Amino acid sequence: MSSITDVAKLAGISKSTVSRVIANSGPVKPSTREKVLKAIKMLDYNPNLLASGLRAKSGRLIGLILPESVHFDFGFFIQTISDICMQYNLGLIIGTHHNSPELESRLFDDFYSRNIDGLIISPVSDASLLGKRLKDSLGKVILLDREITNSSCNSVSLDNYKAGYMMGSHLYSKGHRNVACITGPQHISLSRDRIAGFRQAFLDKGVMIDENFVYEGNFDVDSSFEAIQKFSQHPGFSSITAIWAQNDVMAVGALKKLTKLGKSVPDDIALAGMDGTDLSYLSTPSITTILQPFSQMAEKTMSLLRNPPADVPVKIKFDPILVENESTEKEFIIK
Amino acid sequence: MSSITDVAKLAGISKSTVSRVIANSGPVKPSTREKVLKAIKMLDYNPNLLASGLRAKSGRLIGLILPESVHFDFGFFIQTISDICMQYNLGLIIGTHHNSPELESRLFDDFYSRNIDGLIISPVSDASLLGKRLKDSLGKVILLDREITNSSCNSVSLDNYKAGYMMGSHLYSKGHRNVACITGPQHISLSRDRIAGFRQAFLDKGVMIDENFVYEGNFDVDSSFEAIQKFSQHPGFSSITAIWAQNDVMAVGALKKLTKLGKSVPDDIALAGMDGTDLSYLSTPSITTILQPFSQMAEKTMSLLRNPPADVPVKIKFDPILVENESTEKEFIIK
DNA sequence: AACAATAATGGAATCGTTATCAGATAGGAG
DNA sequence: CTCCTATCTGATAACGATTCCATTATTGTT
Repeated sequence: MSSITDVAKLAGISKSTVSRVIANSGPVKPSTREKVLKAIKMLDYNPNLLASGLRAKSGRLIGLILPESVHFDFGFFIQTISDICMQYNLGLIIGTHHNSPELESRLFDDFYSRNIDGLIISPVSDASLLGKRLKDSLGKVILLDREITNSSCNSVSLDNYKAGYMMGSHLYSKGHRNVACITGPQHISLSRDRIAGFRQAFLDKGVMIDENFVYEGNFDVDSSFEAIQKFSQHPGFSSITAIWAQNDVMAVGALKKLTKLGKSVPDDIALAGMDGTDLSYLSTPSITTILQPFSQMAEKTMSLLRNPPADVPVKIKFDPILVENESTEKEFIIK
Repeated sequence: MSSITDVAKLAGISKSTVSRVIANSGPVKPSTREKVLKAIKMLDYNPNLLASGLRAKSGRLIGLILPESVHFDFGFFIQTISDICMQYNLGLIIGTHHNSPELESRLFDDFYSRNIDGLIISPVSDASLLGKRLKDSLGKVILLDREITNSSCNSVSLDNYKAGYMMGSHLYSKGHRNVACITGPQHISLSRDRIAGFRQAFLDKGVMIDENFVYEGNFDVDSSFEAIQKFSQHPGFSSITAIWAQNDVMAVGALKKLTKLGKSVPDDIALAGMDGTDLSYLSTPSITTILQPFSQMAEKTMSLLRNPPADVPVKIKFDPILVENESTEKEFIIK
């Protein structure tokens, strides 16, 4: 590892001038610039980002805090954000909090002590301990995907209420009056918003959803197995004609379990998911889902970080897109 | 952002002593320790990692360079590595090179200029430009998942030849003599190793694989569609009784396409995938696959970084695990 | 009570970079 | 030939933490 001093010595010139050449700040005689560039090449010199970051109070670094990274949607966020960071010569430091407020706080502190230039965070839930710390660094923080109720942070997320409403309307229009739902964890506001919208869509048509058929899942396969298991043991199950799982993974899990129980999708029962992942169209039957524009959300997030809005907070909600597939294609007869 | 100087001033004491309290290096009178801790709490002080990293020539940072991050396997690596990093109070900086040697090099340089303590990389391919740079930092680098032919780096990967051989043997034992394969990109050695093992398994039984039925995919769904399309147009297709796709995503894609062509799995044709992802058991029929112990691989990688082996290079190969599912359960009659 | 040994603390240099300021060189005008 | 302005360059002081080294305070020993 050679330093700027090494370069200066080799070029027979001062550090200041070398720095000027690198940053293109201030005038440098062409001939000395040449010498410097040659020395840089010879020594395979790269400026130390810790030193410059310390001086400039900017680590040329974006922090990304997610619940986990194995989930498809988060992988997509990582991908898009990482690509944009690369484009702007920014590093990307990542941490996952597994819904633990303590881990979330540790990550936050660690990131800040690295002089990050921006923080993108999909927070734990309303139980997050970051409240006031987030407030102190408003321009630098964007909440992505998940919201914190009543927070004054900038945020980029899907209109989850609308997503629920769209799905409710869709199922209603297909003739379904007795529906079930496998939700995400209720401590996360997006899960609450989704089911609220779903309920409202039916309510607007005068239909009440039976709360016995609302199951709180955790976005993982196993919880969808449990949900179907529980539903199937309820006497009212035979009248249920549609199930909405709040992500595609749980929808596919539900499909598997329903098939095992001898229920055929979409003939006996309709099924829908959410996210618009490959899973939805790769499964047989293909599953009706709600597409989330993950890439656009990530792009918007980065653009907000790079051009901080004057009047915080900015709350951006993306529109969900309903994708109809085979799993809800059958029209149910309305008695 | 308060600095150690602020803490020192507030505590009415020198920076040196504050530093000693924080790092627990050297003796400090209990009463002064108290004062310091109180000041730290009052100021909400966090040591600046750029400053300490600059001094210590250690950024408390691990670099992770992957081809992409949306793929399931890479998501798993990120997750496990990130968790271990957290455990040891190390940051994790991530970049994806999209199989571009130039991006890969840029990431490498950027990471190094942040004084990373270790680098985990799944390199571009043999076309990687990192050759000598990797050699210069042997103890610090682990190749994960992908190898560079003839490199002298430590590496942790699956025994991909064995995986291919296992799958070949399995299909042979089920009576298959005319098989097809959808491979990964051939510039990546693991794809070559897999198909080589697969070929050899059949060869050892005196069966030659028809090269018309080896298709170079790219691990994405679309390429599996194309593969099946191409296979189906070949006159010999009707005699093919089994297809191995070198990952689960392509296997599920192949399943979808085969179903469309009126071929039933596993009755008309057997199908297998690789990776052991949720996809394999969630699809209908469930798909025979080869399990990769992603978490263990990631754990081993981190443990190698933390306890660098004396005699480099260390090449660790994990054993693949065959998981038999419905998609290959039918025994084909041997004429 | 005097001294040695140890505990506790502060000062200063260092890591590599950049920005400010002052000094040097060159070129042109008078 | 002098003076003045550009153009160019170098020394220095930060950024925040750590680690020697030196100094002072506190014990214990005889």
